[in-house]
Amino acid sequence: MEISTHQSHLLQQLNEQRRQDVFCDCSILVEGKVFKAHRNVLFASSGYFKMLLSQNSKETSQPTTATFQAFSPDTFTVILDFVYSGKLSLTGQNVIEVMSAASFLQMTDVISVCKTFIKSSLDISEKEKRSLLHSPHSHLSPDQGAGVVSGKPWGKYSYSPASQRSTPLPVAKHEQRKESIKKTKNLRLSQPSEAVQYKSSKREARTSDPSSHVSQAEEQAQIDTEMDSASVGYQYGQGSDVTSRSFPDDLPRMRFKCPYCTHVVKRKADLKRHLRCHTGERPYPCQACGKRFSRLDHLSSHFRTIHQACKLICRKCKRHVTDLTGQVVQEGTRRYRLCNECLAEVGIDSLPIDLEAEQHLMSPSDGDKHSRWHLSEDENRSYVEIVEDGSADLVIQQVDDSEEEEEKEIKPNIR
DNA sequence: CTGGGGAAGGGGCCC
DNA sequence: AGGGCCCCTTCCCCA
Repeated sequence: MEISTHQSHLLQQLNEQRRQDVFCDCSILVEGKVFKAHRNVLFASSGYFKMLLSQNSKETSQPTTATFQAFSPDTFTVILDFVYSGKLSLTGQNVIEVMSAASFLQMTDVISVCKTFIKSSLDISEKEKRSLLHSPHSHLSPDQGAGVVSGKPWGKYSYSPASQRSTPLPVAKHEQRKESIKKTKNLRLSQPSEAVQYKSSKREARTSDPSSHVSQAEEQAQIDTEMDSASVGYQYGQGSDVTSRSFPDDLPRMRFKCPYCTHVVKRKADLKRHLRCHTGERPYPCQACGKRFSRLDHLSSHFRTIHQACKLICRKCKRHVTDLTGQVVQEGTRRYRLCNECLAEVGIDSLPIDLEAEQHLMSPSDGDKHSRWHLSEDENRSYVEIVEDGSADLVIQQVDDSEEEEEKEIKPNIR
């Protein structure tokens, strides 16, 4: 005969004991805040504690002290409350850090819950985004849409799961590069990185990119695999501080561990930025060519290089050019400089582009709020529609016409 | 096949 | 926290 309430009752009792500091034989110090707990409970809940306490099991007569600097007291409160209640208090604000801490502590069930939380948040974000974008009155740029999806802490987090992919989604780096450069190459969707072993974090990031064409199940398996390996990678200080009744506190001063790979960063903002390489989120579209970037500075760099012809180098002969010795040539959305000699060679009459006059129109630093590209209102709208409906085709076509026609004939833009 | 160059992208870190 | 810069690596194309 089994009494179903026994387990929950037992847990409640243990939680009460913890709150009243009864039989607590373990102190966990997190950034100066002391948490009392029971070794047995910690041992049963966390792979990390299991490992440490098993090494420390001979010294049961004395209380154990653990020191952590890898997460905040608030985060550990959430973790510990879960351990003693089975309830995980997740919010959009704390989920990253809780997941990071859970990964550190090797609590796979917590990690799973966090992942589900994140995914569902992203699903909601994406649905809201799509509904906004497909609104007949919506002329928002894709990113304006994403920005509006909020009210939720994850509103900005606009990763689109593969199953919902109809908007232009980030393709894996390999694919993106290939496709964006040459449209003539057939659009094979196989993933070059599929066969790649996880040699580096960068490669891991790429292979675990949800935007790849790996099925979701495979993707999940991949993530789980990485998660496991990440846990293994975090067995800090085995056998040293442990034997002196303290958990290792010789961790690097880094505080945020990526739940998807072994990468650890010092700042939450850096982790947020890093996570985009896993989620495939690319919130910064180039207004000129539609290519999307995960970071504003990358967009800025791209824009300066590709669309503003900032480099004072002749693209043909590689010589240094100035406004006097060369001119800017526009080819599709791409701009570059040619020296006067090369211009004459390719048979282009002098058709300079007044870059300075256009600078104010195209400053990438304005983000998505303003159209930086010199499109008329109608052109702008059609651009947005194309981007929303779909797909990387736009990127391919636009970038392509510059690359492909380059060999044939350079057509300067008349402005 | 190989090396050079362009472009993209990731991390660290300063402001 | 976000923006931006610098540095580095990786990938791809091309000569």
